[in-house]
Amino acid sequence: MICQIDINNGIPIYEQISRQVKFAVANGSLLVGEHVPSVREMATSAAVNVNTVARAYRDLQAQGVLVSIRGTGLAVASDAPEKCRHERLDMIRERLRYILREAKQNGVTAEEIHALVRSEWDALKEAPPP
Amino acid sequence: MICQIDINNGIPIYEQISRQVKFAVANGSLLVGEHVPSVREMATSAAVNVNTVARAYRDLQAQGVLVSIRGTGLAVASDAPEKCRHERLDMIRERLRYILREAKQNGVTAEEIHALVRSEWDALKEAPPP
DNA sequence: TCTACTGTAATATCATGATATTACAGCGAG
DNA sequence: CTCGCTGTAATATCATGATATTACAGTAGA
Repeated sequence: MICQIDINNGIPIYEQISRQVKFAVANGSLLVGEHVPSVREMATSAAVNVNTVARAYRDLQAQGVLVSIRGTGLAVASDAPEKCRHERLDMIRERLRYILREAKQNGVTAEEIHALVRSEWDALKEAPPP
Repeated sequence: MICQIDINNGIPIYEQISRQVKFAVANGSLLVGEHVPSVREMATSAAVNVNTVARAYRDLQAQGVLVSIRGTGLAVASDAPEKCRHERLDMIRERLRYILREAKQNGVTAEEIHALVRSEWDALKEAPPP
């Protein structure tokens, strides 16, 4: 479980971590009961401060994705995969909405958008199989 | 020329203003030589501070979109429409790339993305004709 | 029991974006 | 010339995100 952090995209780091943990739970990279990396380990591997990771984990606990096992760490909650799978498309949809609104308000046509999505999608490297 | 500001989307306000001015130039809402609203007028209509608008206008001058006419205001530069039209799709493309990358890295299929784009696009209210 | 790890918390510090306020020089219309 | 507008700048203040550092309670394993 390694987080890819982009410090230039305006999204708070703790939110990027939170999202990526949710995605990992959704697609099975993190299984129920499995321990998430410790705050210190995650902070080191992501080149980020411990407090920032702790903030992300605190949010994930509040949302019921992680449960605390005192003295041991944080584990994936039993109902987390369902939650995260359900939330997955919604998280993407929300981001998408902003861009599409801006585009449409400024005269971009449906054809242009679909062409744009297709070309950008195809330009992305294939996701490595789990 | 009225700017719609969203203080919750993480994008700096001065950048939102800058983008919307560029879009207005690109689609002909602002013509060459036409004066952009004064910093105070724009600040009032957008419920934003004068300095924030000034920051946006300063950036737009640096990029050659606006030219200063001392004591009168700022006007659209003669070569701005070409610049802005050329930049228009690029600005959208850049935002799009982030989302598509996140989606693809997490197992979202091309079909799901295209369906998502189509449904979200169709759900948006049609842009009013210029 | 001792050690090494866990999460958690408090503290101070910094950068950025945004705000409110004040001030000033240039220009146009009266 | 004067008044009212323009952009521009400096100042102080605030919130947020992030950092570095230190500290503490709880647990597992030797």
